[in-house]
Amino acid sequence: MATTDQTRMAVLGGLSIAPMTGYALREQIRDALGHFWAESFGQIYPALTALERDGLIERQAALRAGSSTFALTPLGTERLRELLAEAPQPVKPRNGVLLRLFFGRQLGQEACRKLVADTRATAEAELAGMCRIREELEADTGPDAPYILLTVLAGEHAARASLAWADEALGVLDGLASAAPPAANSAATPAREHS
Amino acid sequence: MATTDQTRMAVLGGLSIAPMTGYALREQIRDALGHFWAESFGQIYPALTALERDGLIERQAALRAGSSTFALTPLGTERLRELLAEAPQPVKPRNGVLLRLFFGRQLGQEACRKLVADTRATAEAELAGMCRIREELEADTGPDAPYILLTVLAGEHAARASLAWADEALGVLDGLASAAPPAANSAATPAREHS
DNA sequence: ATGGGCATGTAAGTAGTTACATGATTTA
DNA sequence: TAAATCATGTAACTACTTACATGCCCAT
Repeated sequence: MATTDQTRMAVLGGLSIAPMTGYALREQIRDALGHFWAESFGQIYPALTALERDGLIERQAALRAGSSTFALTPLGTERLRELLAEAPQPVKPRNGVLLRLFFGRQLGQEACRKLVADTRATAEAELAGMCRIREELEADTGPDAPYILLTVLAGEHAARASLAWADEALGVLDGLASAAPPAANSAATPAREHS
Repeated sequence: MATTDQTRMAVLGGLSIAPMTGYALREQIRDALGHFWAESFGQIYPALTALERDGLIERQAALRAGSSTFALTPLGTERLRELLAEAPQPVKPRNGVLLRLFFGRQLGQEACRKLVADTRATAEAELAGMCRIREELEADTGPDAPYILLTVLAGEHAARASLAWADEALGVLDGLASAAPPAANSAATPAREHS
């Protein structure tokens, strides 16, 4: 199997909003799902090929030579609902900022402050983006709009949490006696556990 | 290169807290970094082998036959600091719950409620866990404790945001006229954009 | 003496990214 | 007519997971 069920779900789902080309689908996934989902370019086309082969999607009239618009077949809609009903697979988290802060003693206080400040700035931009999308969405009376709203609200809450955390974290860092990182040979001295 | 810089950073970092065996390292990564970082079993041992070969870590006295405790060398501490100072690589998000809610019209209102309720329950457990770890950490006067606290605070803020979002989301779902998911052949009818 | 937890490793397979290659259509 | 954008696809590579294989040591 060249593509995974997860990718197929995203592709079928995208086409359930509206029929479109692979190129447009990629943009929709980037723009509309981008804050909680990613599909790389090299996965979308193989997925389309496989889904068409299985009769879950079909090509509609070509808008121009060499391109085609894909739409769900009834079988594809059925399969999408099956996939959506499956339990979400837990994702492996990999937060590079928190990893660096965890070992912040080695990184040094100032670099930690910078990491937190950068995270705060990113969250501020993210929050602004979410609020803008939400306004657009509130004018949208389509059947998908309330569900899409749920994902935007999640983005807003996450961004606000990130801001609040960053402010608290900067406070903690301010409270530390400013000390240089330990000398290399003292790195492993205090053999302590933190359960 | 069998292992990545990210894995090496986590392994070197773990050994900067205290020297330990590969097995213990794996448990530390799961228990202490688990809420924001994951390393699979099959990556830790190859990483240890490579790091030892490069002189960044060394085996200390064996606690028992067939096992050995690894500790950072000065070179390893230096390398860890270099790695920590590199910019965190942005991670590709894959939130299966939000993906399903985005296509919630196909999934159906009730199944969406259940997804949100499950997320809420998970967040509640997560929050309780973070608070417990924080209490332990507040009794810890070691040099790593304040930095570790930052990551725990992040977990707390994220969990609280998840709770607040879930409550708001349940309210939105309650506000929807209860309707069955659309028939399969109407799936693509309203060709609407929501950019 | 045996079952469970500690400990180390490998091999096969899956998943995902990146870079490349190609060409059509539109706009300036 | 050149540049930008739309559009489709593949091949090579990197990263990661899972399952398996092995054996030590301690408690019952």
